[in-house]
Amino acid sequence: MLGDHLVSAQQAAHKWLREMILSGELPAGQALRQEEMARRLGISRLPIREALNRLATEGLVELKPRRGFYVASLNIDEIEDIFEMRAMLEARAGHLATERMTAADADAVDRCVAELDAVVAASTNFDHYAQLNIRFHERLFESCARKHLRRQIAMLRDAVSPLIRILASEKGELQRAQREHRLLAKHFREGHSERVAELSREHCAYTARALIQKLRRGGVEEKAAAAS
Amino acid sequence: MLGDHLVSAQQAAHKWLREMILSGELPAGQALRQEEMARRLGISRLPIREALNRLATEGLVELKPRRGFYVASLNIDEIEDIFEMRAMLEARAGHLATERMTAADADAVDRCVAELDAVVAASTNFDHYAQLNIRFHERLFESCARKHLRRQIAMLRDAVSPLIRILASEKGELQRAQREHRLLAKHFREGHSERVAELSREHCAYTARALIQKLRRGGVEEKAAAAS
DNA sequence: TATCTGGATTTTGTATCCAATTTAGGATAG
DNA sequence: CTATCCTAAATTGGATACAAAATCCAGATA
Repeated sequence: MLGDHLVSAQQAAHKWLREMILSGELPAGQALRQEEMARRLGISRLPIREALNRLATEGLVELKPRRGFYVASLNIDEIEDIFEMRAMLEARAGHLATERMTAADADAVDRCVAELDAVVAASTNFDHYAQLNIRFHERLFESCARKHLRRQIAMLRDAVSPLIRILASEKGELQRAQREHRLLAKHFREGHSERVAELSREHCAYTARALIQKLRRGGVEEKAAAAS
Repeated sequence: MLGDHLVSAQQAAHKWLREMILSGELPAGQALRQEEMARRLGISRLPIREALNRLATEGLVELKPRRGFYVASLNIDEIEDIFEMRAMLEARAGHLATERMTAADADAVDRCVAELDAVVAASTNFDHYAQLNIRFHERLFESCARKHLRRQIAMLRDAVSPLIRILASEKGELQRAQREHRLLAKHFREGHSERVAELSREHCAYTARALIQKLRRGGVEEKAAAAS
């Protein structure tokens, strides 16, 4: 039915839908017809519904009672709202992670930066960059040892994830981000927790500013390809 | 079947389970049997399952695959984790709310404080106090006009809500909290946004400290009454 | 021609039923 | 008497079936 060997249908549905939304393949506002998705995944509507319910509390889709589920769409105020939370939480996670990090953690973070360097230089597809970018930040925060803090950060990141793609065309943005990643890794290794916190905060703030600027300029042009 | 006139069975199940967990009637670690809950609410297992899935992403229950759902339990590190996030987010919400508040908002907040005063003085049941306490904070943050920030705060509050009951017996804690509420309302009215932010942060921090202290002292004695 | 209305169709929400997996208890052997 | 294995009950996960609500479209009417 899907690559769901041994995992539950609900997990498969959740993963599939989440990726379709995060990648922007399902555009904001898109209606999510249960029957159609069930057919496409070769499962019944039930696991689809359960996955949709989970995605609704995660903020990726919205439920209009008796109307169905729709891909969540954010206005500019909501984007600022979410990025500001990310800035606060990631600053704290960066601070704690730096205080508690070991040499192995610093090595792992450096490896992530190196991988990102390669991708940015090669200028391959954005999906790969986005994936490594997430891995870098998750690895950076891993040593903070705060399960719930990391979970909240991940949820907030997911909520704005489809939008990040808008910055993909801006070559300068990627290079700016990469400079900040290198700086973060450096101060992380050296244990400058305050500096890592501040850089994490600024990293979010810059991204938010660039994103909102581009959105205001270009209006609503993020019409990605429809479901299929 | 329940007081679910006109609302969906799933919503009713979610509300019922949520309240059972938040009030501590269902103790941490309690297994949640779908069949039994369905019988008790007079509905089928399906809306129960969907409600449980939502509660799982909200962090109130945990899902062990093929084993069922269990009321989430938090260790002391996780409690600190969550209260620290609350402190950050509520400080920010308090700051923004104070900047944007109107006279009507200040009046509403004052009314909440008055209601709380009455309950603390009368020393009626804790449930009523807890309910008004939540209303006070939600009203205080309402004018911040940040949908997602308020939603995150609410989710984090819910996650630690069953524990707050532990402090109910401490008469001093309630009075201390009430002093802070009055101070918050005063500075809110006067537009001292920095002071409101700081007080919100401290309000969380004090509560967390008192809670953890009591937990460390008393060990694990929060065995509330079982399901029924 | 535009608008309102009424039924047909689609889609959601729920109930019942079935399969697969886990857990518990008992019987048997060491 | 204890440990292990096997069977049976309980419980979850999923599929199909059905009812209620919402949408859509055609036709009638002003």
